[in-house]
Amino acid sequence: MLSRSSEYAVRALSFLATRKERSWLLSRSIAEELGIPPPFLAKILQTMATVGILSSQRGRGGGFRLQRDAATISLYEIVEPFDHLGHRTLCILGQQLCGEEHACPLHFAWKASRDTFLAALHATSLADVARMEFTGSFPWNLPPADRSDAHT
Amino acid sequence: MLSRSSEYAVRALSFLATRKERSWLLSRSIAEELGIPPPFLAKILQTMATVGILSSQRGRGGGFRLQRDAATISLYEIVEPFDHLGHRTLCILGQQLCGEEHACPLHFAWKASRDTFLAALHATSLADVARMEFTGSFPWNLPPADRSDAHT
DNA sequence: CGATAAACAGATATGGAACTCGATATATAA
DNA sequence: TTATATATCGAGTTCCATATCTGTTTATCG
Repeated sequence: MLSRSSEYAVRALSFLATRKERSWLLSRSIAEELGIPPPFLAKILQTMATVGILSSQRGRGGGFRLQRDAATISLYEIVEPFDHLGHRTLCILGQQLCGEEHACPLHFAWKASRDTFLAALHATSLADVARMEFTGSFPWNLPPADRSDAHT
Repeated sequence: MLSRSSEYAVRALSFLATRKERSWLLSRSIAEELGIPPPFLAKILQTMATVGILSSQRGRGGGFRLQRDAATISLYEIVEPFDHLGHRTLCILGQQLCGEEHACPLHFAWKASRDTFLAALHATSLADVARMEFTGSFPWNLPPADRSDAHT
């Protein structure tokens, strides 16, 4: 559902968000800290910079830092440049004529599934992810408790 | 979410289900009818045969046909040999310690999304998909009507 | 000014899924 | 029994996301 790039982006930005100081962090050091291939992360952070989520500073003493407060950055915003979840409306069965009118048997279930996930991406901020490292659970995110056995 | 193989499998089996007669259908003719790469579909049908969904017959006049009634075959059963949706419980953010105890911020939303989709795969039979080609919508599958604007 | 440290940019390799090909086995038909 | 039509099997090829490499710019420091 999410590409490797998105996964790395969320983890790296989360790491940046835990560093309260407004200092520049090196791409390489973040990569080594989190076990992400350094050159690959460099590209990802670059993308985040062009999109306006990160600021970057070249030269000695430079690096990356968040451009805005972590609470104002949604996961959807981070993920969108890599996977384009918002624009994909293709039928999961590959049917040509699949839409609200002529729907395939999985259309609405698939749409509901996607919407659930996309809504969560919108509702979750980078600050939420960063906070996770300390608490581990969230009031708005407790298990529904009746879905656990839906398909096992 | 679903691999190309699964998509082709569902379409091909659906096609087989619409042919009421218990005659053998050629892999190649199905592929050409549905616009699927013929050798690739051959492999897929083969897998469906070893799993017990299709019967196969070699030699002149041979081909493939459904081994059971289409109403008794769930989409989950078709898809499982290709993508192994039932066994994947990995964290979508790649966190090591992500489970019911120490959950990442997306854990339960992701689980709910997956469960919605998996439940639909279980609940939908091949006969439902085949019937789609004529009707186009299903009573149990109507749009929730309030989810449509969840994230747009 | 030169040396160094960093982001930046583009080309190149890798791995796995998607797809193809050629040879073989097995059935029917004449 | 021979020819032909079909599934079956294993190896090869292509393609794309992932990952790496090489060099270029831009800033700071001595």
